[in-house]
This record gives sequence, structure tokens and C-alpha cells, in this order.
Amino acid sequence: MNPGLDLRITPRTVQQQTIEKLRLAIIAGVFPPGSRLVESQLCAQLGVSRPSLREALRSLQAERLIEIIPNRGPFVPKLSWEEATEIYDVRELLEVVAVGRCATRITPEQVKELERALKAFERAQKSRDSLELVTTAAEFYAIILANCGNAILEEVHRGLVARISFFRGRSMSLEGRAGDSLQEMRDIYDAIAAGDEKRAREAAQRHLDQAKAAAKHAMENEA
Amino acid sequence: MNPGLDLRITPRTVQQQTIEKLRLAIIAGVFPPGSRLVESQLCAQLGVSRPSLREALRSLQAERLIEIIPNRGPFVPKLSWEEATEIYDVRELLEVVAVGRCATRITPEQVKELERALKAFERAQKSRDSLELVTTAAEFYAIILANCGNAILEEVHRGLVARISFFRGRSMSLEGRAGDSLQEMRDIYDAIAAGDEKRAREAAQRHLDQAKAAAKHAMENEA
DNA sequence: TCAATAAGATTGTAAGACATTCTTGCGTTA
DNA sequence: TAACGCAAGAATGTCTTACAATCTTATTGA
Repeated sequence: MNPGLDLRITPRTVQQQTIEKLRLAIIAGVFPPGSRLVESQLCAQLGVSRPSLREALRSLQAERLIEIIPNRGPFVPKLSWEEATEIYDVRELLEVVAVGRCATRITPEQVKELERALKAFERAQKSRDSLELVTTAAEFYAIILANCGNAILEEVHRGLVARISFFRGRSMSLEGRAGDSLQEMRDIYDAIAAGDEKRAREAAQRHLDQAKAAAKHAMENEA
Repeated sequence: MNPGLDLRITPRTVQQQTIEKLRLAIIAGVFPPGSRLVESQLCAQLGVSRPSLREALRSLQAERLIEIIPNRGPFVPKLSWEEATEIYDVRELLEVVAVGRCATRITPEQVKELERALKAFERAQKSRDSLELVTTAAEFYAIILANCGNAILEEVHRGLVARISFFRGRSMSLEGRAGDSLQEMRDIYDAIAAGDEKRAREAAQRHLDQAKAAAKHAMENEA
């Protein structure tokens, strides 16, 4: 037996499903930043009891996806540009390393996967579907992070990206941004496929700097 | 009025206190890795109701300080050396940057604070108090992270360090390790006080490599 | 118009209940 | 004897109910 393989199947409990549904809703922007989450309403919408919902809310609070002010309840935080910048900076730190490591250790099968994800993004870009753009871009990065050889890095990165999902959605819709993104992601893909760590890191750095600038632009245009 | 200043006082709810007490207990090693946390026992020990306790446990689960297997309940995870290595690697990534940034922006008052923390560590090292060693070392790093200019980086770093606290406690007790640590921390302090970013980063890197090696050594000697 | 108050809504916390699932010890059987 | 299976007990997952504390809002009065 391989002791490193965990075969345990974990039943999906009510709370887990509650957490996942709420998390997706928040990331997708169903509850825009600043909106309050009223327990009784969520219970009714999700069909769960208040204790179960509250436990789910505590998890999301620990993930920093929501904030809970005592006696006032949970709400989706509004990110200031300063906070968003800090998140982008840490993300950049992690992501550049992840892309570089990925380039040195990814398997040919996973390169195929990455190529598929890139093409999906390309299709989304042509169809100008804003949601699809974000989804496919996330998938592209998910593959990279899953192949960087460090699960903790992947986990932390995912948490950070979730917190700026609202920005990403906005900046992706910016005129022309998706096209630039595609080219930058192609560069990353090419470098990874070639196993060129240095070039991969540089491409990732470029991509993130551009994304950061686009996010800033998107934010200033609506604030 | 300064809109950036948040004067809101948050009442300390039962759950917050529960979370903090449990977190400290876990970090301090009261519940060693592998031990199960039985709800009814914790309720009695902490004097809180089951719903409150369960919400607190969900928070700790999201922080990855405990794991909860459905229908079996929460327990303190045993870190494999592979996982610990991954955490150390990400921590290193963040910490080196944080120390470097700290060197360029710390205020003279905070340098004083850092000096005090360093001296406290020195005293702990002389008295060979294992708990004090960990506490004072944590304080030293807390000051650095608080002055790196990025609250997100600080937050992520704190989360990672909490997860390897058990290792830290063990490796600190290693013969001679504390003395080496002190010298390495002095180097970090000197570089920060001198505002020398490059040297600070190098010192941080050295310190972490040593800490990692010590942790590995400590782990292999008991597994 | 503004301040104070009161009513309503919402959250924090507890207690109880019950079905489901896990653990464990015992007895049965090959 | 050993392995299997079953049954009792313990623990968790979930829901309901309840109530005090707090916040929000609307009304009233100056």
C-alpha cells in the first residue's frame, strides 16, 4: 500500500456545500462588495438552518472573504486600492515563483492541459464573454499552481486571488485588456512548455504588472 | 475626520475568545499533533455552548490549524516533513521580502522595539527557557512583519508560522540552536538598523535556511 | 430641523433533541 | 485461535426553539 495516498472519501456535509455555494456566489459577485449578508435571508435561500449557516460564515470569515462585525453581522468587504495593491504584491511574489517552478517540473500531459486552458481563454476572448474570461483565466492559473510542486503556495495563492476576484472581473472587461492578457498568457505558456524557468518568471512578472495596472485603472474609473 | 482610521471598537464575543484560547493552546502545543478535540470536553473546559464552540472550530479549520473529518470530528493535524518543507519554503519567500522591505522603511522607534525584542530573546537564551525562546523570537519577527509595509504579507506569514509552531518549539530546544539563532537574528537586526536591504535579505535567508535544517533535524530525531 | 425615544429587526448565545456515523467490545463461527 | 460480524455506546451533523443584547429605523416631541 502507498501510505502517502489518502483514499478516505469525505461525505459532503451540509455546511461544506453551504460554504462552497456562498464562496462561489461571493467570488462571482452575486453579493457585491459592501452588501450585507442577513442570516435569515441566507438560511431561506440556501435551505439550511441558522447554526449550519453560521458555521459556514465563520469559515468564510477566516478566509477573509467576508467580515463579521459583532452585533451587526457579516458583509462582503470593500477593498480599498491600498489593500488590493498589497494583495496583488503578495500574489505577484508567489505567482512568479510558482510559474518558474512549474516550468521546471511540469509533465507533458499537464502541458497539454495548459494548452487546452489557453485555447479556452482564447475562445472566451473572441466571444467577449466576461464571465468566461475570468473562469478560463482562473483555470489556466490553477493548472500552473497545481504543478508548481508546492501545495501550500497553491493554497495561499488561491486564497489571495479569491479576495480580488471582484477586481479581476472588472478589469477583464476593460477594452482591449483581454487581448493583451492573451498574448501575455501565451508567453507564459511558451516559456513553460519550453521548460525555460527564467523566461517563464519574466513573462509572469510582465503579465501581473499589466493586470495590476488594469485593475487600478478599472478601480479609478468607477470610484 | 480621518476616514482611514477605524475607531470602531469591536466587543469581544464569546466565540472570539474561544478562537483565541484554542489557537493559543494549539500553537503552544497543549494539544499535540494527532490529538482529537472532542466537542463535549472542550465545551466543558471552555465553558461555552456547543454552537459557539463549533463556530470557533470552523474558524480554526479555515486557518488550517485543525482538521475536521466529517462524522469523526476535529483534530490537530500531524505535519509530514514534506508539508512542513512546503510551509517553510513559502514562509522563506515571504519573510525574506518582508525583512528587506522592513529595512528600508522602519522608523527609529520601531528599531528600538526591535532591539528590545532581540534583547529579550538573548535573555531567554541565557535562561534556557524553551517557551520564552519561542515567544521572544516570535515577537522579534512580529515587529519586522508589522513594519514591512504590507498587512497582507504579515497576515499570510502569521498563518504559516502558526502551522509550524510545533516544529519551532522542538527545534529551538536543540542543543546549540538558540545560540546560532541569536547570532543570525543579530545580523538581521544590524542590517535593518543600518537600513541595508540587501544585507537584511541575505541575513534573513541564512537564518531561515538554518532554522529549516534545525527543524528537519529535530523531526528526524523523533519520528 | 434636530434630538430623544420606542418599536422592530438582527445577531449572539444557549439548550435540547434526534438521526447518522464512528468506535469498540463481545460473541459467534470457521 | 483468529477473523468476522453484530450490537451497544459515544460523538458528530443538523435542526428547532428560545431569549437577551444590540443595532436600525421610524416616530414623536421640542
